[in-house]
Amino acid sequence: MPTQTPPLADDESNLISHKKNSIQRKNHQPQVACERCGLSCFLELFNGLPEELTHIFLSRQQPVPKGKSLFCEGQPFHGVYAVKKGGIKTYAMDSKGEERILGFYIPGELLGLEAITANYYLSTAVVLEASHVCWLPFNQLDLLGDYFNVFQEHLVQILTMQLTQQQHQFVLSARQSAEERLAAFLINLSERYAKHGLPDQLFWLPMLRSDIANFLGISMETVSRTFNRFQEKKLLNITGKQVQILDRPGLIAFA
Amino acid sequence: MPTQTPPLADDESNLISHKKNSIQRKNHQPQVACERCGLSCFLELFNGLPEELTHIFLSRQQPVPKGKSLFCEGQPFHGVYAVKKGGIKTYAMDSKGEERILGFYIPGELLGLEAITANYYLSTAVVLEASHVCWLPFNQLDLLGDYFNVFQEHLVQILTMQLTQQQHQFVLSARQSAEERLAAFLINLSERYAKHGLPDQLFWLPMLRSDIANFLGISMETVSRTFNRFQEKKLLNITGKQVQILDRPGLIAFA
DNA sequence: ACATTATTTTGACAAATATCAAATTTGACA
DNA sequence: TGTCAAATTTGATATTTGTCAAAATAATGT
Repeated sequence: MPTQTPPLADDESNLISHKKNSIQRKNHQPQVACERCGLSCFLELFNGLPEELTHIFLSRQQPVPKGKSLFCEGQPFHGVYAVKKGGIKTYAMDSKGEERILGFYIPGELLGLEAITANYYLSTAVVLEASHVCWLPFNQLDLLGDYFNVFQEHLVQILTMQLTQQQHQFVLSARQSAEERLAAFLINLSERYAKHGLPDQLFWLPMLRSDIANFLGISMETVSRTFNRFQEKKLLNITGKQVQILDRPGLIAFA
Repeated sequence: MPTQTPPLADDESNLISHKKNSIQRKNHQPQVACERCGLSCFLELFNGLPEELTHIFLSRQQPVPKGKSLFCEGQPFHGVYAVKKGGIKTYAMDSKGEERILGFYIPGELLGLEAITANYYLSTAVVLEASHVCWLPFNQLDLLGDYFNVFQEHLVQILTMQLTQQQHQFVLSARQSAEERLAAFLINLSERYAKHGLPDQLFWLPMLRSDIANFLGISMETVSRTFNRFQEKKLLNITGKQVQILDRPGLIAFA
């Protein structure tokens, strides 16, 4: 039976620090964890599968402190994660040994799927702020039995959707000007919040300015200045990590 | 039984111009089309499947003239393509109605996979120079019968690999300087040629300078100037679309 | 082979952005 | 709460890159 607590890779060393499997709670709440928190996440993967199977795989959400890594580049694949609360970034090392941010994951999103075939992780996932995640062990999928094929079909769906989203993402960030990139970045984030039923006009940036800069390929200072310019133009309000979009169409026009 | 000739979407209108199914050749050559041309392409998808099934799906490669589109954004999904010879670009329209290049496909590569779930194409695929392609009809996959699951498993593999490659791509092209982007672009192309057993030190750029510029988010003039600078530094030779990499480590150091 | 067109290169200049340094704000922790 | 470190903003300047225009080259069709 799969562990109910997600394994975490320490950001310091490369050790896998399995938390001890605390309590085997037999008294499940009537809802699966995913319904409980109101975010779909893994639900699409288990759609149409009997509930007892779902229960085996869906771990209750686990708190993860800021700075922890869920997995590290090169580490053997141990499963896929869903973000319930907070934010995660993934990065890989470039040829110069510099951290290169690949993506940000907000509540409702899945990460680690690329590792399914390679069987090891191709990026490192770091928790940006105190977060909650769910973990789906992929080494026990044989427990699904005849339902494996249904599961696989869902998997294909999710993978193609991610492919599409990444392409979209790519269009957004290979643009010329810093203004365009940042506007596109914010609109993209906002739409992703909306997708999971979270507020999309007033939301939170879980990452640092330098993370945004790294991700978009511009300097941190330009991020700061451009945010300011957007504020002066009454397109949005930014106080720290809190973003409020005031003129969505105006912002989209920039992107 | 699936058509053996790939459908082409005209770049002018949005009509699907099905070429008439020429001759039903019963006398198959002993090899499947894919083995014949020496490029894996679809083979991985049909690995482990009985050969007669493979034959139903694998069309002989078809010549496609420059400028033709294989599919258009929004058009219903009719299958996946493999490039045998030449080059393809895919693009989508951005919010300003401008063409935004999403990717280039060289011999041995598959395109159109993102459309599987959406059931319509999310980009337009245009042939950059006289090319040969194979077409895999996806609407007849029920002919696979019990083998469908094996097929699906391969599909998951290919999708995760593409996800990974795209992420990699992303790291390469969201970089700051034009030099870095172009060096990374060339190294990436070179590696992809190598992957399919094609020469990787002396290769061909099937796309225009303006396509490269669009893709990388820099200006055409900068592409030209940067290529020149690379030549002056003896990193490579470029004459027209012919690229010869002279100092691979040096180029990688830039990327 | 020629004329015509499309593509690429080159040059000059303006605009955008990176870089460096310092000041300010925010966040974390005792 | 106060203190320290981290993160962000701001300013000044140098560099890079985009833009426009023109020249050179390559490609295309007759």
